Amino acid sequence: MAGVAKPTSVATDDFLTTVFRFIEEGKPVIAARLAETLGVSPATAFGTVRRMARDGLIKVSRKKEISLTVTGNKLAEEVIRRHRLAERFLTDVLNFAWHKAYSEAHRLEHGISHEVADGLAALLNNPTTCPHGYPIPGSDGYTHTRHVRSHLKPLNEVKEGATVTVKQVPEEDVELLQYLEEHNVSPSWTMKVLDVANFKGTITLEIDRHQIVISTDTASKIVVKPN
Amino acid sequence: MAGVAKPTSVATDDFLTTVFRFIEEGKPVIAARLAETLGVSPATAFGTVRRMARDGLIKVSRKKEISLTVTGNKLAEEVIRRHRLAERFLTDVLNFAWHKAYSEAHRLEHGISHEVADGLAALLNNPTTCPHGYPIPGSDGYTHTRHVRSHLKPLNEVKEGATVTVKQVPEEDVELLQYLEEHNVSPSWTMKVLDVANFKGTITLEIDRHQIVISTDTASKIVVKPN
DNA sequence: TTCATATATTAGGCTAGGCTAATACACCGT
DNA sequence: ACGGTGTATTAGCCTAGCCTAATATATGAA
Repeated sequence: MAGVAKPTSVATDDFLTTVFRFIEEGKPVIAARLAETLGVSPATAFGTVRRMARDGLIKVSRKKEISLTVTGNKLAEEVIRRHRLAERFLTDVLNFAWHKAYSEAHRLEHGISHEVADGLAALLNNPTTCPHGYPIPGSDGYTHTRHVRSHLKPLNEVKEGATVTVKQVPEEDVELLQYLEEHNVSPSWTMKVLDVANFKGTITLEIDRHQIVISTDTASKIVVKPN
Repeated sequence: MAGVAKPTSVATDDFLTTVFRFIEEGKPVIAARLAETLGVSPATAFGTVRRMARDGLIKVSRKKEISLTVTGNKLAEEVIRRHRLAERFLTDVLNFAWHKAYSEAHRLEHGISHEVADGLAALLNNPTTCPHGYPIPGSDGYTHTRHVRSHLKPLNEVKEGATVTVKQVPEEDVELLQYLEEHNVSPSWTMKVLDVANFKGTITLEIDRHQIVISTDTASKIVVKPN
């Protein structure tokens, strides 16, 4: 009935995962944003979006907002799953640093079959999140609907003096990732918000007996759970 | 001087490795053969060969014989190395059967960076051959020149009654691979040539206390070392 | 309302890789 | 010398992706 799914190209995979991550973060999805994120021209993004809509992977509303179809969502979850398992493998087994794991996993994700992904998951003891704290589709407790951030909030919304546990750190920005990793701002670590200086846009944290200062903007991309 | 190497495409990688393997097996390399092996039309193979020659990866002699340039050979070895390390990983770590490992490794090989390959090699304890016995470029003892088959010979050239050790089995043919694996005809196993019936083109072997019969044609693709 | 800015869309171009169908060769054996 | 058979090569066509440069279209702010 549905016919055999045409294998997705690298470009399509990239668009699918980008849309998926935007949704995951609650960001509006429009073609211009995808173009920026993926580093292609608006015209290219437009063309790819049109093709993907034609192939039933995404839908574009009259307001030009892009969403995944059921098929597209399934495919996106597959690719994200492969990516996050690859990241875990790279960090946990091959001892890669975070910032390298991200880009290497990006290259790897297109060549990992469902079977290999299952093999990796078993090898890694069925992890439920990637090294940065994002949930792995298909793993235990993963739900089709967006991950529920109950009890979770961005670090910039935490009150001074609070102690929180890091849950998710932003991926993609290599330098930031390197910085966060070096200072142990990683999932499951606990830190205390020492000072919130909104007037100058900084937040001071204590983690692992050290103090670090980050911008509130950066803080907004770090998800934590108040203790 | 040389400029930055343009990253190779999947199609180019496939042509490079196919040429490499043909040379490895001493087979003449012409475009028609590549087209067959890669499952593309002669016209497509011609076009790709022309492009690769233009880009300095291969050379085509007046007699239309294709060879790798130094650059092409280096790239081919890189891809083959990634493929064979991936195969080892799949069989040794994820417990994949041979025949699956080959095709999965083929998908994986394009997304593995030099760094990840090094990581895999370390994880696997620097293996020198893939599961089918072929040498891994860049591993210990690997030489740029084709592997020396001193003492090695195809199974069909072995005399009746001889005892030999399996060194290499053919890749690519899924069914054959599955058969060989099931019967332990794999590198480092020892077997005895019980009967050579050239008139009907079969060879009878004893391995692991069992007898199996294969054609001399198949035997010609199995490399062994007389004990 | 009207301008400015953001987005979308069109037009026109290019390369890699695929395909089919028609030729053009070349070499082999009779 | 002649005809095959296998190869190479050309011509012509197609899609995915990518780009730049116009050109719409909104949409919010003044």
